[in-house]
Amino acid sequence: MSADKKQQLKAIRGMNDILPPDTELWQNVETICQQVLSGRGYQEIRLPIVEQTQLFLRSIGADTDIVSKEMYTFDDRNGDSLTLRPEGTASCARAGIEHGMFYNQQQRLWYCGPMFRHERPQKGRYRQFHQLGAEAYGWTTPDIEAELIAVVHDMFERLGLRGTRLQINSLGDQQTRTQFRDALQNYLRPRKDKLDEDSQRRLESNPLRILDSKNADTQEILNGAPVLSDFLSEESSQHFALLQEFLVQLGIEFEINTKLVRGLDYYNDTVFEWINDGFGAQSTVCAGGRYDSLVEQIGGAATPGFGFAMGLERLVQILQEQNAAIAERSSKIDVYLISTGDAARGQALNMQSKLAKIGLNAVLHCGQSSLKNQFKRADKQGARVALIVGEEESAAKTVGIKILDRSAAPQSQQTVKQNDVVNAVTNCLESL
RNA sequence: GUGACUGUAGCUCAGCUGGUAGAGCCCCGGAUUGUGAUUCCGGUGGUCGCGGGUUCGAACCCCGUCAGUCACCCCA
Repeated sequence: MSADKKQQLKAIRGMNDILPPDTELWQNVETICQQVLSGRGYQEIRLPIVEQTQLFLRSIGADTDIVSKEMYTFDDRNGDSLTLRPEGTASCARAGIEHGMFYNQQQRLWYCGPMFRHERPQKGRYRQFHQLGAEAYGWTTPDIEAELIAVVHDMFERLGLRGTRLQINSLGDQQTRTQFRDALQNYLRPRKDKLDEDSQRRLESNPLRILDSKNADTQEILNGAPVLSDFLSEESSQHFALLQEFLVQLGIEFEINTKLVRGLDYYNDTVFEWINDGFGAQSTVCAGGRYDSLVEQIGGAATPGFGFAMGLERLVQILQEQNAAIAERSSKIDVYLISTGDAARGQALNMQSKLAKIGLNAVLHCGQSSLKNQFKRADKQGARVALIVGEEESAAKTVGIKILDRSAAPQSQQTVKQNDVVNAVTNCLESL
């Protein structure tokens, strides 16, 4: 024993364990989302968590905060610069290029998994967090955009999520953004000293992001600023109008937020965001948009793309706060097996196998415990039926079946042969 | 990266102006020598986040550090 106290090993800051019973909710959420996606022809793609740093530098944009100060970047043993992925779209596009998936083809893909960003943790924002995203490659038309927005809409509906608003905007094409950027800078430069500190800094580096500043004074100044929609080309305007028409036909409500921009450089034309008010500062649950230049930017043939990413921690937390039906514990133990002595325990193990095989949730009491204690555990865990193999039953190859439901009659224990346990238990559960 | 608040048993928390720790829940045992809710009795469990300092004496005061929460920033 060393005199030094052993330091307690703890999880890395901002990287959380997800424990039962929460894992059950996570599974339910993921299952529902995946069903919605495959119902519309989207296929899963599984991507590595580590990529060459270069991929993110070229895709997300070197000037963005994500790249400049939030990435987990390190050299591996070969001296290559690697990065824990901060988002999924770049990897997805990379994989598509690498495997020729965009060559004369269109793709509907989805992915799900952990992402990493070195930010200060707070509600709805962690250093390891999970995103479920979908990407559609090879379509330039707004029909695919409406389809993907409908996918998210369906997910929220089936999850029982309440209070989400959809905001949409069009950033226009590259030329539009350049023109608008100039106009915005020309408007803001004379008013620079009235802007908040962060916005002053971004005036030259990333002026579009000033638009969604939370500073009240800055927003005041922006009221008189040029509006992006006035700069849209005829083509972009028509594209955006058609998307709106589709959404109306789908019965999906939306608001146009002309100040909605994205933090990643690769977006153009349509962008959208689902917001859940009342969840605090990190209210965006899902966001996405069109990125027609990304694939080319990272070395593929020009391929249009449209996609979204959903923050699962945020989604799960909101569902819990809203007491959504899906957040209620649903897993229920059907049978709890109680036994005394090794011979009886062996027989109980056998019966457990049989019951599990037909799809029942059968839990075996392991370890030395009094019968009383075993019953207590059965009750505490909400088991519907207890199976009892004591010494008498063990010798006679029988088993006691007792309904634990409190509304059941007190004298509800019966004894059957162990060989008939499956039928007896099935009948018993059906009668409840 | 910045700020505010917080950090006592597995969980939720109490602990008066400094006098070396307490409740409820949980868990275990008993009242009921083969039977679960309830009730009653008993028990396990903490170097008070960590490290320094002040003091005869620190959970309490001071400094540092780490972590959590929320907000800014950023973003899903």
